[in-house]
Amino acid sequence: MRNTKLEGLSPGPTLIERAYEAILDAISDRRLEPGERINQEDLAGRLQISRQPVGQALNILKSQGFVRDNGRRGLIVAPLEREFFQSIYQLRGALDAMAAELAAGRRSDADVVEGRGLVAEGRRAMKSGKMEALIDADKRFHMWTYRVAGNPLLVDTMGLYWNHLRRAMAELLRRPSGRDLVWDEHQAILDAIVAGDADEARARALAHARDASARLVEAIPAPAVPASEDEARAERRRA
Amino acid sequence: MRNTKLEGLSPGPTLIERAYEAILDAISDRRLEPGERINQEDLAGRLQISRQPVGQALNILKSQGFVRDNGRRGLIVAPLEREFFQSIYQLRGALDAMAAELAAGRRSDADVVEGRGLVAEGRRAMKSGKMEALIDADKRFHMWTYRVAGNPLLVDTMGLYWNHLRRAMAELLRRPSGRDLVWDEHQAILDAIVAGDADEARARALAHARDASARLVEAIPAPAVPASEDEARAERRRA
DNA sequence: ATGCGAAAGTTCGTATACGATGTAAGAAAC
DNA sequence: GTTTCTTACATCGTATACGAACTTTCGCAT
Repeated sequence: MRNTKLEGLSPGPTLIERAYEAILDAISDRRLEPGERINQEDLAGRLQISRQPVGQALNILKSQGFVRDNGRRGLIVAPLEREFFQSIYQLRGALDAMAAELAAGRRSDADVVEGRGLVAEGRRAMKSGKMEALIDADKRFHMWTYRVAGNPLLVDTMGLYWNHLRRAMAELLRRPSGRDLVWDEHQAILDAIVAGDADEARARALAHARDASARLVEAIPAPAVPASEDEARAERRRA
Repeated sequence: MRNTKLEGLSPGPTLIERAYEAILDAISDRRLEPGERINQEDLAGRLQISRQPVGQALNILKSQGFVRDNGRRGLIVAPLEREFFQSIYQLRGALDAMAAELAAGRRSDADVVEGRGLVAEGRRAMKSGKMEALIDADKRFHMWTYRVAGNPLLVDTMGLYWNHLRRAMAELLRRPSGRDLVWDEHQAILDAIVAGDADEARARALAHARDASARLVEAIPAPAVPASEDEARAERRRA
C-alpha cells in the first residue's frame, strides 16, 4: 500500500533546498554565531556549490528572520534579542495552549504511545546531560502535540519558531536550574492530553510556556550582544 | 529629531523584493488564479526583468505557501483548499484572542482614535459595496489590533496569513449574507479594547474568528477546484 | 486510423559573467 | 604624523549561458 498514485515523483532536493537546510542548521545550533557576518562566496565554497543557490537560500532565511540585512554590507546572522524571543514565547503560549486543548480531544492510541515514549526519551536525555539531545527531545515533544492537534499549519509555523528557539536554548540549558521541572511540566501536559481533559491540557501548556519564557528571558543577556559592524571590522583588521 | 543615527541607509528595493510584492499582490487578489500554472519567463517578461529575480521571489513565495511545486512541471498558484483555510482560521482564532486581550491592556489614546476611524471606514466601505475596499478595511482593522497588542512578530505572521485569506475573501463577500454582522462584531471588539476589558475583548475576538471561519468554509467549494494538470494541458491545447 | 519512436520544444536549476556600490589600503600633501 | 585623495579590492544583485529532465509533436509502420 505504498504510493497508490505514483504520479508523485518529487524532483529531489535541489541545491537550494540543501543549502537552506545546511545553513539553517548551522544557524540554529550556533555554528554560525548570532551577529556574525555572512559571505555568500565563503558559504558557497564550503558547500562546494556556486553562489547562486546559496543566495537564494539566504533570501528565504531572510524572509524567515534568521538572517538580516546589514545595510549595504551584506547579511548577518540575526542577533539574539530579548524582545524577539518574548514575542515568540507570547505566540507560542497561545498556540501551545490551543494545540494541547485540541490534542486532548483527538489523541489516538498510537499517539498516546508515542507521547509517552517522547517523555521517557526526554527524561533519559536529561540524565545523560547531553545538551543537544535535551534540546532535541524538547522540540520533539512539542511537535508531537502540534501533530496530534491535527493542524498542519501549526506544525509548520511552530517548527520554524522552534528553530529560532533552539538558538537561545543552548544558553538556557547551560544552567541546570529547573531542568527537571521542564519534564515534569511536559509530563503534566501529556497526562492531561491522555486523559482527554482539554481544559487542564490548555492550562498546563500555557503555564509551561510562561515558565519557559521566564527562564529564557533571564538567560539572554539584556543588551543583546549586537556584534556590531565596528567589532566585525576590528576583527578583520586583526586577521 | 529625525534620524538621530543616520547610519541606516537602506539599499532600496531590489528587483527581487519588487517582484515578490508584485506577484504576491497578483496572487492575493486573484489576478493569478488558484491552481494556475506559473511560468518564470512569462512573469519576467511582464515585469520587464530577467528570470533571476523572479525565480528568487517565487522561492520565497513557495516557502510561504502561496505557490506550490507541481511535480517536475514547475509551480502552480496554491489552490484554494478548505482544510488549509480551516487551519488558518484555527490559528487566527487563538492569535486574535490573544491580540485583543493584550490590546485591551495597552491601547493608547491615539490607538483608540485610530481604531474608531478604522471601524467608521469599514462601515463606509460596506455601504459603498466595493469589495476591494471592504476586504482592505477588514484587514486593516485586524492589523490594528495586532499592532496595538505590541507584538511585532504577531504583526508579521498574521500579515502573511491575511494575504492568504484575501484570496478566499472575494468568494466570501460575494454573498452579502451577514456583511453588516462583520462590522458589528468589529465594533464589539473595539469597544471592549477601548474599555480595557481584556476578557471581553478576548471573547469577542474569538467569537468573531469562529463566525468568520464558518462563513468562509461554506463559501469555499467542497472539493476545492484543483485546476488539475489535465485541465491546464487542455487549456493550452485550446490556445 | 492507431500506436510507437525519435526529434524538437519547454522550462527549470545552476553556473558563470558583468556592473554597481561600498570598503580598505596606500600615496601624497600639509 | 595626520589627513585627504585615489586606486585597488570585496561583495552583492542581476543578466546571460548552459545542461538536464520532461512534454509534445510529427512521421512512420502496422
